[in-house]
Amino acid sequence: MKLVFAGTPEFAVKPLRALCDAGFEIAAVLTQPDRPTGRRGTLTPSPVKVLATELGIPVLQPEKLKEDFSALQAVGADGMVTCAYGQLLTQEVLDLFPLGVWNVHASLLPAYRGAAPIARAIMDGAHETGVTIMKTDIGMDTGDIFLKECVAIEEDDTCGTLTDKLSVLGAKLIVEAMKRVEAGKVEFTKQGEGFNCKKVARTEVDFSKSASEVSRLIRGLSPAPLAFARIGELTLNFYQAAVVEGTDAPFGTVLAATPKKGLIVACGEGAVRLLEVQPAGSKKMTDRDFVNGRKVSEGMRFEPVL
RNA sequence: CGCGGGGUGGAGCAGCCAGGUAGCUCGUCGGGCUCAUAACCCGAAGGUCGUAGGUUCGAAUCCUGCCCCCGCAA
Repeated sequence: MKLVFAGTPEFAVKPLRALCDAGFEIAAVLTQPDRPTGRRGTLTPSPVKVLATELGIPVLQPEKLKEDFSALQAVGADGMVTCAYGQLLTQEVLDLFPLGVWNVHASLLPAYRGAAPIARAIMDGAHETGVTIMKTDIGMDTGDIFLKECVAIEEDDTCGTLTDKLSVLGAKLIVEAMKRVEAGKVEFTKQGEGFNCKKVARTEVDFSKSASEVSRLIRGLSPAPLAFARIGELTLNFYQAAVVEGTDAPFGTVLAATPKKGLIVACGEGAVRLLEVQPAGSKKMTDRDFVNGRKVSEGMRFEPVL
């Protein structure tokens, strides 16, 4: 069975590697074009392209697949696996593969269809999420479900850590799925009513919300695009936070800022300890280290921009 | 030429503007106190101040070049 793998971000790397390790023939990899990134705008290949190159697999990077799929067609593959590729497929493209197109999605479909399922699940306070393997159709993650498995969301999970876990699970499931496809043993379940989730963006923390919401926002947006807040002249990005016991101090107030206790801030309900922060211009550091530099002290307040 | 911050013992910072013995907090190690401790007290180790030049009697500090790290924006 000759396959094409379509994927772009880090999440798709392990599934691609797993398929190769399992002995599937990956005839080509389809991924988004290199994008300018960083301060110098250097053209950077996607994580999937990096791995494909390392494995010596030919890479296709059409700007618009629906207008430019001749190269994909020329590969003459039997099936395709998609995993956070980043472009919607048209019926013409789906029809290129006699054994179908299979998608690895990082949620328990039909929940969290679309752009940022992992971040959204954390931000919503879900207790579990998972990976679904489905037959790709024209809609946005609406195809028939083939395999599905859960993963618990822990109190200290960030989008980064959870992506790692789901990526491992996705790798396992897609290998199992493709083996069954090869053997012709496939059974589907129709998706029920579901919902889409939107892309996430860099967001300023609103400390008037509950500590739980603040913590979830921070963890859901970490390690990118990050939640941030301002105190005095400083802008801080947050990478990790935990709910701790609060006081009746107004939200945004720094309740503690010592190397022993860390950086604790009052929320509308409860308080959060901001475990990992990054002041603008500096590297990421623990709250203990940050607080040790004495740029914030107890009683100061995080103020929203007016 | 997109805007901006920064490189000082292992870590986070101060010192620089107004050159003159390298400072603070944390950590580490040793000792003390304590039933005990991540608490407290005492002490110690640890730094060619990113790098190459220049100015000077003297440079972390002033001038110039270079390297590296990072935030925003794209």
